[in-house]
Amino acid sequence: MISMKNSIEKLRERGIILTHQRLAVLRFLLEHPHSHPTAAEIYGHLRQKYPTISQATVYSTLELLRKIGQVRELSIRGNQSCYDVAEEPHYHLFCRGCRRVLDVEAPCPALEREALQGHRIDEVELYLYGMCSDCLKDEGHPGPIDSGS
Amino acid sequence: MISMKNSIEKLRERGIILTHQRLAVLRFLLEHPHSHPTAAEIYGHLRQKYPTISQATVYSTLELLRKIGQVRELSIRGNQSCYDVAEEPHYHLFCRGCRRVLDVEAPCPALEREALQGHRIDEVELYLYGMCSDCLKDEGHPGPIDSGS
DNA sequence: ATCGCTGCAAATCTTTTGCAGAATG
DNA sequence: CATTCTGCAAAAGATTTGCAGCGAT
Repeated sequence: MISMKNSIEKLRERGIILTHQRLAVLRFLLEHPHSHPTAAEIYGHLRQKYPTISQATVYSTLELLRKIGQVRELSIRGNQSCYDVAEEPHYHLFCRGCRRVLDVEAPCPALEREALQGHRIDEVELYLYGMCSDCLKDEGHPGPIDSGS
Repeated sequence: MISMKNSIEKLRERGIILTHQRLAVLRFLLEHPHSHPTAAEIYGHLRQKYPTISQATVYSTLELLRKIGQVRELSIRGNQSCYDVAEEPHYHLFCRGCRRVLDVEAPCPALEREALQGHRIDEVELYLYGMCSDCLKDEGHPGPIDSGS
């Protein structure tokens, strides 16, 4: 379990200056561990408390946190990245009904291997697409959204 | 193994008009099965034979082929989609050395499950990041490119 | 006080859109 | 011949950049 304290520690170790903006982004992600916000959503929320923060700062902070491994960037939505604090390994499901990104538990320990067919594997991203249990209950009803394929 | 004939058949079944442009995109993907080209690369190549083709047409054709399951869209490069004919299931490795996308064999049959923790799984995308066997040989040499994380 | 960070707005890059004309079945 | 598709250019949307001023250590 990653805490604010832990994260700050890690930033310090790397000699990264602790600014209000960086701490705010980090705190937001830690306080909303399952929301998988996009950069725009993070910016939108933080702007309420920090009216002068810019989206460029949000983007660069997310990139910084990603580089030091505190944050994971998910391309599961295709056109827009969303973010996750990098807790224990877990994978993600994009529900085509409610368009949320949900956490699911690692279904395949074999993915933890470090080599595969002579290649070195540093990182694994697994994206699942389907319908979450909540939306399955409502199937046939008003309107799960079409999403191609 | 998908052939041009097969693919054309599938387009016909769906009542899709066979245009030169669509056939050209399809043929290009079938003739370069491991190149994982981006839309821009496909456009660039096709423009040589079909100087009037537009990128909008390439994009819409790829989207069309994706919808009917003839083509797979990969978000493994993050900022740019690349494409693959949808042969038997296999997964992809992005090599941070040579920046190519390579095919790897499915490392985990468990991913083929259709349900997981109450959610319905329709599609699985697995992206691996690391260093391909070719680049591993050259490690320590001139310059594998940094790519964060 | 120094050096790196932030904010702003504009740039960039990929992908999408609207519409007139062309090609398909 | 009716529809659907294509090409063009411009729009849209996400992310990045350049630079002047601010702020952390």
